[in-house]
Amino acid sequence: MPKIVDHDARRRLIADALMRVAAEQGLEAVSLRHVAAAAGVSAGMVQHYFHTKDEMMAFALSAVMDRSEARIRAAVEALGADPPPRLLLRTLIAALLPLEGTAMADGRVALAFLAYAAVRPEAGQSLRPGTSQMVDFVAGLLPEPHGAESATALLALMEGLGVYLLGGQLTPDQALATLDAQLDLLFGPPGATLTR
Amino acid sequence: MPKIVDHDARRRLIADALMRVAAEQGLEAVSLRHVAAAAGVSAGMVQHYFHTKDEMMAFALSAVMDRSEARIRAAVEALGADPPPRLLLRTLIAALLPLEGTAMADGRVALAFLAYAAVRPEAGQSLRPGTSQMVDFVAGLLPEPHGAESATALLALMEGLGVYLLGGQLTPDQALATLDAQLDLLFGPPGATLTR
DNA sequence: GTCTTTCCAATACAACTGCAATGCAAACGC
DNA sequence: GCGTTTGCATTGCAGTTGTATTGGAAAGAC
Repeated sequence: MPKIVDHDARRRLIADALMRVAAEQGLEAVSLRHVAAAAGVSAGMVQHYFHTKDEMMAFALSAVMDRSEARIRAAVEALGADPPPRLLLRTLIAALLPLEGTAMADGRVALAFLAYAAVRPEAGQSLRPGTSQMVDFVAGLLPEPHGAESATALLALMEGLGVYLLGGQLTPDQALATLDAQLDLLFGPPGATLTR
Repeated sequence: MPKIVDHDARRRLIADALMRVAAEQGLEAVSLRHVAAAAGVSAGMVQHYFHTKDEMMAFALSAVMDRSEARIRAAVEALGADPPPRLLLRTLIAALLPLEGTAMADGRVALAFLAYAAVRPEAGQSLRPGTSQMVDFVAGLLPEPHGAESATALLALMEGLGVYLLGGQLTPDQALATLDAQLDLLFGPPGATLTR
């Protein structure tokens, strides 16, 4: 067994390049050679690590999900232990919104994959467990009278804000104001609690 | 001036075919020849009516917007004059959600174009006025205490529900329940008014 | 040393892409 | 009639696509 290389590191390197290409020019521009060029490697090497393009796409999709999971974890951990629910929710959602540079790039890639998965059911299947898990988590943070529908609504709101941010229909400020308004709706009027 | 044909009808015919291809296989599968085949015409004819692919895409994008506008109009007109605001909002949003067959197909196309426009600013520009106009309209329908943020939130919620519906994360029933929960939040608890 | 397995670069190939060019038929103005 | 303009089908072309194949260099196993 010669020439040991970190197999998974190579694949992540390639997936990163793919995401860069997709963020800048869309998934349609993702080809073996483009990705290879963006990664600074030969096309043959890409082929060595991904026997087929579908395989590469599937790996990149899972890499996208890993990234957003990491984004969540980082935001939550920065809050310390036992943060107030409303602040936790706001931080968590804000961390997932495409508000600035790198978050926007990730958001563009995620949006591209959403459209990609919408016409490829087998690819979309891997996305489902993540959101249902999120719904449960969010539902646990909402104050009493609210059920699972409010949690779903909050996440759908997040998704929609993301779309509008990427489309340029909303500025980051507007998106955050909208998010805060929704949180007001869920947690009660602004001055009514100390969680603001 | 010989052989008069309805120029615009041809272009709509082609755009319809494009949307069918995009709904089934995504925008990446949209090529001159595929679209021509789906429309049952020759590739040369497509070229005759659209000098370039970008031109064809731009026309199809505007056709998508026309469709959703027509969808809104049909839903609103079916309600008759002076419907209660809450019912009007619910009807309007439900009409735009990809809940069943043809609405889902249109939704997939719309999602594809959203991702398309996210990496092509000049294409996305045409989408902006529509939503800002919608925000104003929705804001006018909401009861007193609510401002533009709530209108934006409602539309973002709609967008997010659409994404989740297309991704299979939500069933139509769940999406509608979520929408109703949000309307409860905005219009007051279920039994408090007669608008339910 | 040699062997053998892994890594990767290069090339080849058929299929497809958008687009330009060509040619012809239909139909209206005259 | 005739000419001219429009509608469209066909073909050609250069470039790109995904994938298969080939070949060789590097490095552990022996």
